[in-house]
Amino acid sequence: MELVKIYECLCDLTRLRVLNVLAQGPLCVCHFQEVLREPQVKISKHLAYLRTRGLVECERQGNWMIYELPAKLSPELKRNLACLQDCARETPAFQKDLARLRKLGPAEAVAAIADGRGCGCEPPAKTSSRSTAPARARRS
Amino acid sequence: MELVKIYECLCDLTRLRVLNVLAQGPLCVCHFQEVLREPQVKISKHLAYLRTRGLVECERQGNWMIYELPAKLSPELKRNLACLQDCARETPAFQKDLARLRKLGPAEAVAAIADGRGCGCEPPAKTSSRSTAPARARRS
DNA sequence: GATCCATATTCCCGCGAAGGAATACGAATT
DNA sequence: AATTCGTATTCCTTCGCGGGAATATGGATC
Repeated sequence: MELVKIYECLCDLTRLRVLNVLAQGPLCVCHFQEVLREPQVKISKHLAYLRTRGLVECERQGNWMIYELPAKLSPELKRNLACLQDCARETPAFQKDLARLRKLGPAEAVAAIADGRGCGCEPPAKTSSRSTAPARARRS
Repeated sequence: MELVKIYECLCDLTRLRVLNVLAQGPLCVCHFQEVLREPQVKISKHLAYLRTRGLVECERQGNWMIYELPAKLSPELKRNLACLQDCARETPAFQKDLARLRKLGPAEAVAAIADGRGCGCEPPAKTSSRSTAPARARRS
């Protein structure tokens, strides 16, 4: 039963937060860590959970893994994700995540994924000399 | 987190079917058994699960327990139940339940809960001499 | 008060999921 | 080749859930 699988994916807070954030556009794991303020293992495992069930897709970008919602969603899934966002709009916790997401960089600086630009992933003070990096993406 | 609790309630097929059926109106356990074709323990336990989480309410009616959706639903819950029904409308399994529900008695014969009338709960051939009985109710 | 019925609860089992620590992996840099 | 960095996976433990069998409960009937 397709529907139950969807709800199984939705019945964990971390995954709800992940999906809520992802609805704004693709994101890499390190950004998830910053936005959700959760340890890497946790994020990574929940993303894997969602991936194996087809709720998210990912693409490698050098060292970074960029996660995003699938381009094509089943009607049920689309409906439920919309419903989730409706609810999240009125829930402070989810809004805080979105606020932190926005702080990662102004919407304009939100670079494309395909072409690597500044990421902001690296810890506070550290002159990173690396060239390629992931980024937040434009709204889907 | 309110939302997660809701999804936890929705991530089991039996409970989804229960809620889908309940959206049509109050129902007693024995009718659930007929409609869902599931054993009594299963039905009863899932109803208890939903009850402790506030997704359903129940009221005793002689020997029968009448379950129904709460009159007042939180916005999140209302939205999600609506979403569930949208999805269920396109899912054969759920429609079959509704078909069996309708077969329990024509919509007109669907008696009020408060005043006991014919139930149809009792097994095939058995002249029940009991007077009070539960019934399906009008749409909420 | 004994019995019958509809329903609830208890006891059992097996399973899968969540979380964390440690470790593995793959790409890029040096 | 070795290191670094971002991320994934493994191993472990704990916990709650789903299912079924058996039993309990509570109201109604006799």
